[in-house]
Amino acid sequence: MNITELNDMQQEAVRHTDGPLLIIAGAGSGKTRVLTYRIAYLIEECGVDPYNILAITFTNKAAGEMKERVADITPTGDHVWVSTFHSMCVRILRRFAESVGFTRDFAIYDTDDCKSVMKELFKKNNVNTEYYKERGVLSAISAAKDELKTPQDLKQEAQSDFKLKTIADLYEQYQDELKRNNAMDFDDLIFKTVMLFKEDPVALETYADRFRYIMVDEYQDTNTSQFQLVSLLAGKWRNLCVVGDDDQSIYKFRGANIENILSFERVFDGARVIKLEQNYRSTSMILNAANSVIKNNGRRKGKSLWTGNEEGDKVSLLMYDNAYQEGEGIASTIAGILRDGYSCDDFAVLYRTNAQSRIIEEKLLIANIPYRIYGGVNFYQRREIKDILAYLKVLINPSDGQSLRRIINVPRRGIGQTSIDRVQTFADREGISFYEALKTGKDIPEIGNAYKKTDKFLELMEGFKEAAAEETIEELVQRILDETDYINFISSGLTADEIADKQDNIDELFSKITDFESGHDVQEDDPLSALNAFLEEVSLVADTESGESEGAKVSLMTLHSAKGLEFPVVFMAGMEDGLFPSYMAISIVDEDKSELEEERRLCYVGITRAKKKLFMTFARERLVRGERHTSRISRFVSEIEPSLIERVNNSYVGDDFGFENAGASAISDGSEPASPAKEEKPRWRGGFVPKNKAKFDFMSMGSAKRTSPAGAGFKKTGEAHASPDTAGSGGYVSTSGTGFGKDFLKEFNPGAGASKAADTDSSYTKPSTSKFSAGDRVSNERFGDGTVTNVEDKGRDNLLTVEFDEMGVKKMFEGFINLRKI
DNA sequence: GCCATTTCCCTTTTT
DNA sequence: GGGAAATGGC
Repeated sequence: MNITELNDMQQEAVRHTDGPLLIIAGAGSGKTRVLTYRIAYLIEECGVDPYNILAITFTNKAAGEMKERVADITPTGDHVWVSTFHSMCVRILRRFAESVGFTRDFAIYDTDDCKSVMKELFKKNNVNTEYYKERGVLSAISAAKDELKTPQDLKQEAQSDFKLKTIADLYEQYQDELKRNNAMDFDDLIFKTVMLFKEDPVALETYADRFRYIMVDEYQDTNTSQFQLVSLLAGKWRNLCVVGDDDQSIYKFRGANIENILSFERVFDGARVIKLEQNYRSTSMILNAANSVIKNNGRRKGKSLWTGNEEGDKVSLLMYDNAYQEGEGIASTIAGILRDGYSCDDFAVLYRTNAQSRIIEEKLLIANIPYRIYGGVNFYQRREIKDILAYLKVLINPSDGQSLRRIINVPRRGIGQTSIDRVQTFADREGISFYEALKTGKDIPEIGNAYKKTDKFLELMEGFKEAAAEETIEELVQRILDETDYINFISSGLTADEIADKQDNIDELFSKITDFESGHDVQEDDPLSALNAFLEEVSLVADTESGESEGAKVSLMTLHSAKGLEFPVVFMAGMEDGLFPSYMAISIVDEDKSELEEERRLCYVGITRAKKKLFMTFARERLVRGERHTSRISRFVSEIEPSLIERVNNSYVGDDFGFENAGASAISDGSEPASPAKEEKPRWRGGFVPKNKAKFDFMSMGSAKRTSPAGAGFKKTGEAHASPDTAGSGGYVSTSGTGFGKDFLKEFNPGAGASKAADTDSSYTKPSTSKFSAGDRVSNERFGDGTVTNVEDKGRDNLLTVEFDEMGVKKMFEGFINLRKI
């Protein structure tokens, strides 16, 4: 570890080891670096035992990365406890399970499980579903738990509020039911750990004493219960370092309390505050765009991010008539840049809602551009996966009635709803679990002849239980599949494609199991505890990366999941009012702007993911829940200072697109005559086969074969000025300001010397000359070594032609490619 | 108890 | 437009 690699502020943050510390870390300011160096510094320079250090993150991904990076810079780094809030709590709760009234094998219920528990409670209580929705009640309960409110607290609060009283009532029953199932939901994990620490001094002392140095990442996303948890843990030594960025707080909807970061200094007396304001990630153009958006928010801690990086390109705005064109435009723009020597890994397409991914996906597939989707439907929530896991869960925790009921008749065993209800009634009457009730078999008075079937099921499960004690997880799952003939069951009535899909998922589960087992010391652990650990990981990991992860791929994800990541080229798709900011946020027009401000922070997060180039795309029309929707451009786009953004393409030819900065009147793009839709020439000029045919091929050939190569006929960048033809929808123009929209820019940027800015030949040029010249030997990570054969001044950037030794001749923009002289 | 058809809800974001 | 849950006929 060499601390002098850090800038002054970063060093200060690393060196300030004792006492409370708040690090306000702007986007791309090297936050993770500071955290990892700080840990290494504690170990190496201060002689702190890694065992006494705790680092808490929000996502498993972040935890994994931090673990890795700490281990990289300091040998004993892997002894540091780096964990998410939730998995840390699980670990603590397993150890002290009895203290909170559970056994150490308690299950963790995901949202689906919770929903069905609630559904049963609705039935039992004859809840009027006109006024109450399961989801609504559950989120009310979740909010209560975030604020550490018990059912009793809620009841008191309710007073004569009938609705709240009902919710409090359901909350109480819900907790009872979970306890009967020996299960906790996500919020319980935090809540019960706090309760444990408050009520069991031994438990608290165990951890408070151990963790002399505590670090919390993404502090702006903590909720009240997490804040309490951290306060309790750090109470003894008071060496608490929290890192966050109030401008990147985007999880208010799930209880994040921005007060935690805003009032840190007040709560933790004598806290030091250090701001990291130098951004190492983005061009100044991108950073300024981000700043010009976020400054519209009211309550901020206040900081001014700056960068020493190059100015870079303007933010490009691509406008389309509909979401299909948008998808095509994104695909063709990516294809075009790929031809400049980029890797698919360099791109991310970010969107507000998961539903947007489908069309983009489809278009990328047609364009033969590999992609990977993050988020969406959780792998572990797919039916076949849940079924298999439910078997495993019951083996570990027979009280888990939710899982048990899921599989008792899957595959079909002739145990229907009636029998299940009868057993349940009996179990309730006797105060025993469903599984225990099953064991009573034919002695259950109301069971009738069904006991023959349930006995058989019980026998099957007991057999699995024995196997579980000695087999690996892999063997056990295989056994379950075989003995239940599950694959056959799940396959009936499906098409070959659907069956293949299920099989793929099951294979994927097997590979996850294998991964897990090879990562664990299975010899030492007995099979049951390995299984337990596996189930735990599975319930806490939302790892939703779909498909194989091999090879370079364009990343598709929601803006939320993009937090913490960075990409050279970023697309923000669907920049429309009503979609982003979401309809929810703008329909609440009262004085409470907090929803809108959260969306704006989300926009800020999105913009600051981009290192070199940012595209924003807009579709005038899109289908929302099957309905056609016309939108105006997102207000966030209008908030970007006009000199930082340019409109690049012109597939869109409507005359009112509500772009406020430009004036909402007709805007004709100077370089492209307005072309009505009925025009013969396809408006879509990305170089693909006509889209209907492409679509047809795609549909009929399945996913294995694909249509024509991406970007065929896509002209090189920067030439748009000379031949506007090439710059139809999606045309990527790297030399910003050229080619398009002198008129547009004039209107777009009234009175700001727009015409000059729009002209390549004006004084508005790149700041310095190229650091390369013909004949230079250079090296690039992807392409290896090569020789520069030509350097062209393209206005705002230099176009390099490089002859790589192995990869052939590539043209690339200097500002884009990571090239070093050798 | 099983299966096909209809209905519903969804879409803000996730540990 | 789509996927899961509820309904109703067998």
